Amino acid sequence: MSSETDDLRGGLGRNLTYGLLEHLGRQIVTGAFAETPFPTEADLSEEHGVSRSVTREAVKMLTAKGLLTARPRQGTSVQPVANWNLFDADVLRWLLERKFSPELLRQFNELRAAIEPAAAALAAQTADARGLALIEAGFARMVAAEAGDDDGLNADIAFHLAILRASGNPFFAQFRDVVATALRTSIRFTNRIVGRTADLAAHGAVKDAICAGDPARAHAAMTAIIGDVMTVIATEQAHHHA
Amino acid sequence: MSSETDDLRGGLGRNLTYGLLEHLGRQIVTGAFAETPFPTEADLSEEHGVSRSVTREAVKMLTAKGLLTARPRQGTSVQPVANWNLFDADVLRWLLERKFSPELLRQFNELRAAIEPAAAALAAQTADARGLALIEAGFARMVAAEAGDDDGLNADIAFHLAILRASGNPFFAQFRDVVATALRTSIRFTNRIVGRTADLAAHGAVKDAICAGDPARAHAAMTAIIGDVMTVIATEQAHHHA
DNA sequence: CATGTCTATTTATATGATTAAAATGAATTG
DNA sequence: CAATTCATTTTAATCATATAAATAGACATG
Repeated sequence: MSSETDDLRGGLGRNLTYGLLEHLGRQIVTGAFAETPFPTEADLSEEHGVSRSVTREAVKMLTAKGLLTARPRQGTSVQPVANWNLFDADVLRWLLERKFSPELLRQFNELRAAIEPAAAALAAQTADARGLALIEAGFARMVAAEAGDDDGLNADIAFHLAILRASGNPFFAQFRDVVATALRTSIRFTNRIVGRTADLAAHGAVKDAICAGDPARAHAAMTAIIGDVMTVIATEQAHHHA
Repeated sequence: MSSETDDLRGGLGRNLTYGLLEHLGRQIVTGAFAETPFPTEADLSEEHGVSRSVTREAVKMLTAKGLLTARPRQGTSVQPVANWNLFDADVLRWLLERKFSPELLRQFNELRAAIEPAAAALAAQTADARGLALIEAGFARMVAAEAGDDDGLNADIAFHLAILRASGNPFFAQFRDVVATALRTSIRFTNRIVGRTADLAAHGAVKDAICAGDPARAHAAMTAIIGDVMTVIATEQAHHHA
């Protein structure tokens, strides 16, 4: 086993294929092949010290995620960014790890501003007992976190994901990765949990509106939360520029 | 070349791997493996008359799309629906081809109701000359379609996609597949272009608001369009039940 | 000038062998 | 009896090599 393959095993991948997937995925989103053409599968295999099977299977996965395309004789090449599946958890993670970007964080939250209030309104209309229970459990964790008995970030994430799920719409539920990522990144950027006690009250308002079956109030309350986040991001970004 | 492989070539796939991808993708979303376990790669290869390479690469692509997971000794198995990447164009298409579902159409449009007004508002704030030109071109096509000089469905799709792109947010732009699919499906369901002349006026209102740089009006106008679609779907669905 | 043919390159496919991971259940041990 | 260890066995993971298919580009041909 060569040292190159050890690198691949060391990555997030449980095995060589997933290791190579991670490595290539990161390289692609960092623009490593913007100028130079993407290597042939023979070159890739040799460079990373793995068999052609491993290379081909990693390339196929990247193709499935929209990052690559392969044709005989023409070779393999990177697809335009518009074709990348940004809602794929791996792609999202690679984009984020590549470099920290306030721009990307803003775009995340523009999406949240569109999705989460709508999800909250739907939840208020249609959530079942189990859905409501999860929302309340998430909020309870946030209260506990305030007292230092739980991790604030993960409590916050659990709360928002519970609402997405309670919307009863699988398309909304898909945004869990984006939302979780956005929240984690917000923390890294602002280096603190946005808002704190004011934030806790705002979350409580969302919870109450959903439990009361009031879609309009749930929508408004969630809009307020994300509006606060946007404000913090904007001011923080201004500080950076100053 | 056996007859099984001919089937795979005949599908949407340009080659055996993509043919098998299509075949398995459709089988999975139709619940063909809900009771019976997913076959081992040896069985799959034999059953479809292809080599293990082809099988493994197709399985890897399905894994990348969230439909499958594979582990030694345990075998390959179908993932819970919550893990499927619904925003993948292939997965979306398979879900739709499986059987027509008014329920899915409604969920599509709930998502549209959250996304598109927000995208229109962003476009009104930030669209550049090229973005505006594409929106106007899309609207011009709809006008031409009214006179019978263009295809109404594709003109409608072009208009909505232009707005998503003009939002300047790559996450919003990702929804082109969902929106295009929702529009195509709406047509198939209602068997006509929703609204016609009234619809054309509504689209014109969105275009004007964006060109005027008025986010609130753009948001409201787009909300109205999708509200109309939802109404048509609901009444049509009621007819079916009657 | 257009059109067909040949050639080289690259992915696509096939096959067989070996290795590694993980669950099962038997054997062992306290 | 309960827990733990360990060999067995099943399956995917990996490697290596050979052949097929596709196509861009050069070249020839009418």
